[in-house]
Amino acid sequence: MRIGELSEATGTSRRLLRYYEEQGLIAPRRDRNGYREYDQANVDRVAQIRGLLAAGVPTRIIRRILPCLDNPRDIHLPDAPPEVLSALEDERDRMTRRVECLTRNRDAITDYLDTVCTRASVNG
Amino acid sequence: MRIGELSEATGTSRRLLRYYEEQGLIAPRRDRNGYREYDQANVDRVAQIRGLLAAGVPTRIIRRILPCLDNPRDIHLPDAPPEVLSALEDERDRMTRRVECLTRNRDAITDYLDTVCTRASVNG
DNA sequence: GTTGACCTTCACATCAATGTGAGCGCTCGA
DNA sequence: TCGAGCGCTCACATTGATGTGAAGGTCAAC
Repeated sequence: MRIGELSEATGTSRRLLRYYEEQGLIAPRRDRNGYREYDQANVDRVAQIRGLLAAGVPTRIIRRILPCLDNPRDIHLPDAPPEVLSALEDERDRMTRRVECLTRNRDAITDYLDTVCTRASVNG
Repeated sequence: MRIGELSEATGTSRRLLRYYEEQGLIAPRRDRNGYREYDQANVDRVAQIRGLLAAGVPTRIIRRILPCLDNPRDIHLPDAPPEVLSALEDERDRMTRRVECLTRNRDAITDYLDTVCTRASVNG
C-alpha cells in the first residue's frame, strides 16, 4: 500500500509517516517511481509508535525498543552491546515509573468522578 | 521555602518552576519583596507534575486534573460543569490506554532482555 | 558600603512533534 | 492529451517543554 492508504488506515498524516521514517522508525520499500510501499505490518507498527509517543517515549528511544518487539521470539540484536542492554533496562524502569504515575493519577480521577457522581445523586 | 530550595528539593530548574506557575499548576505566595514562597506540599505537587509530564500528559490537562488530587476526600469542583466531567472521563480513558501501551511494551522489553540474558548464559 | 548569592522579569533560543505549502513528477481516466 | 489526484522533496512555521542570558532588585555578611 502507498502512503495515502497507510495514512487512512492509521489516522496519521502523511507528513508524520515520513517523519517517522526519517527518524528510523519505519523503513518502507520504494517503488520504481520512488513511491513508498508499505505492508500490513506497518499499520501495527505505526499504532505502536503513536502509542509510545503519546505515552511520552521519544523517538530516539522508540527507535531502540522497536527492534525487540517485532517478533518477541527472535533475537534481533544477538550481539547487543552491554550499554544498549542497560539503556533498555533504564527505559524499562522509566516505563514502569510512568505506568505507576499514570495509574495512581487515573485512579484518583476515577475516585474523584465517583465521589462527584455519588454526591450529585444524593444531593441533586 | 524559596525557589532555589524547591529547585534543589525537586531536581527541577527554577525556570521550569516559574513555567509551571505560569501554566497555572502551582501558585506560590509572594513575599513582601516579591520572592516566591513555597511550602512542603509543593514538593509533592511538583513531583506529581513532572511524573504526569513525563507520561505525556500536557500541562493544560494537568491543570485540570490536579485540583482533584490534592485531597481526594474533598470535592474541589462541586459545581463542575458536565463538560469538565466528561473531559476528565476522556482523560482517564486516555491514561488507561497509555498504561496499557506502556505495560505491553515494557513487558516485551522485559521478555527481550530475559531472552538475551538466557541465551547469553547458555551460549556464552 | 560593597560584594556575592539569591531573587525578579523579559526575551530570545532550542528541540521534538507536528502543520502547511510550494514546486515538481507520476498515472489514470475522461 | 490534459487535468485530477496522488506521490516526491524541501523548507519554513508552530506549539510545548525547556535552556540561557541580560538587566536589575534584595539581603546578609564582611
